[in-house]
Amino acid sequence: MTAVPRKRADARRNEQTLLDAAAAAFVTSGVDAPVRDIAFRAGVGVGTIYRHFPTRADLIVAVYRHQVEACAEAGPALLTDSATPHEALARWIDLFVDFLITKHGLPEALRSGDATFETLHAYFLDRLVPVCDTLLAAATTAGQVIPGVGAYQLLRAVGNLCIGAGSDDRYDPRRMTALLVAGLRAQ
Amino acid sequence: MTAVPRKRADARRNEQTLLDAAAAAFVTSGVDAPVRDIAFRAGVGVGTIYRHFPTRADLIVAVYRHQVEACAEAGPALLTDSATPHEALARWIDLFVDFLITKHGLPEALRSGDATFETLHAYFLDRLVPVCDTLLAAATTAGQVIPGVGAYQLLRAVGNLCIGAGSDDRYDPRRMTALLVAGLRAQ
DNA sequence: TGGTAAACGGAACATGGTTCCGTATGTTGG
DNA sequence: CCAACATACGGAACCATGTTCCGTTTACCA
Repeated sequence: MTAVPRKRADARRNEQTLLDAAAAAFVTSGVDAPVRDIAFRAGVGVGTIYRHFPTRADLIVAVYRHQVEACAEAGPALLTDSATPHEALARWIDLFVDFLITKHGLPEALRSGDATFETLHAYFLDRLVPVCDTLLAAATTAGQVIPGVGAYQLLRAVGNLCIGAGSDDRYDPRRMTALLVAGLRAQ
Repeated sequence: MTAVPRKRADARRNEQTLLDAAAAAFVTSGVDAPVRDIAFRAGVGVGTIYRHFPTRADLIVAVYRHQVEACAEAGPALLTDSATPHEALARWIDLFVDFLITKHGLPEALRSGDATFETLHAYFLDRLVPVCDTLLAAATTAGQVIPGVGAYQLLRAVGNLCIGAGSDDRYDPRRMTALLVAGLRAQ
């Protein structure tokens, strides 16, 4: 038995305060919000942030974990609820897009080669690639989607298409991802 | 007649040296290469860079101007050389993608909301949107492409799909843009 | 209640963009 | 050829941000 020493009360309190502060900062300044801003909002020193969340990726993952889980869990449900596997795929991707475009700077962070965001990248992949793969495989088996496009590549393309969403009303990421999914269709 | 005072010889020389140094730095470190690196390569002080190219965008535009012009001029030629307008569009977009994926960080810069890159963004749009629009219009008129997708939006989507190219061999921007263009096709 | 380890705060450091001004140099009229 | 002037140069200094480190504070437990 490894005795699990419970964290101190102030530490637990600060962790929650930081999550709230970060979530608020992310909304107004995007996921690149300056560390000092987040610390100030939470009323703590910057050292406290780094103690709880060693990298920015850890903080981002913690803030959005619930929403990513929800998106992942929606996959199988859509597969049974939709008329066709291709429709299920399209609807699931819409869900993913809706999540991404409301998080300023998140798609950029997911794509940046920056080692800081490695954890973030890995978490999204671990959680979403298998789901996407299931949907994609179902659609391919049903002969509705051309073979040879992996779940990873598709997700990455969708993520890319969501970059800069909201900063320009002439660009509609939903429309463009829909076009991409249409291109997947076996004619 | 506004007398045009010719620039000093050293200034002209430095401008060319800087262009060469920047081009080299962009190849190895991407278009975000530190200003000090570029200055060092060129053997000048950082002040000299800012005097010749007030923003990074000016430098990037100057370095890639020829290639962008070439891409723009290829549009009309492709339209007459190709079997169908849709094929011309597809080939032109391939050309654009080939240009982008060899310029590390350029697609990212084009999309960043950063005001520093405003000039860059504007230059690409000025030069390429009209060309793309011509191709798109021809394909639409021929009934080969669904209406309602503007040249700006298409170019932006293609640019986005090229972000991070080369950093990950599981992701193929050419393939993804081809899928997007396939999705444009009127069935 | 006192001792200890956990946690905290924020100063200090590293990096990279940007500005500014004293100095050096090309250019031109005499 | 020279002097005087405007142009251009160099790089120190400044600012913004991420990151580290350590002296101080505080929660917990005996």
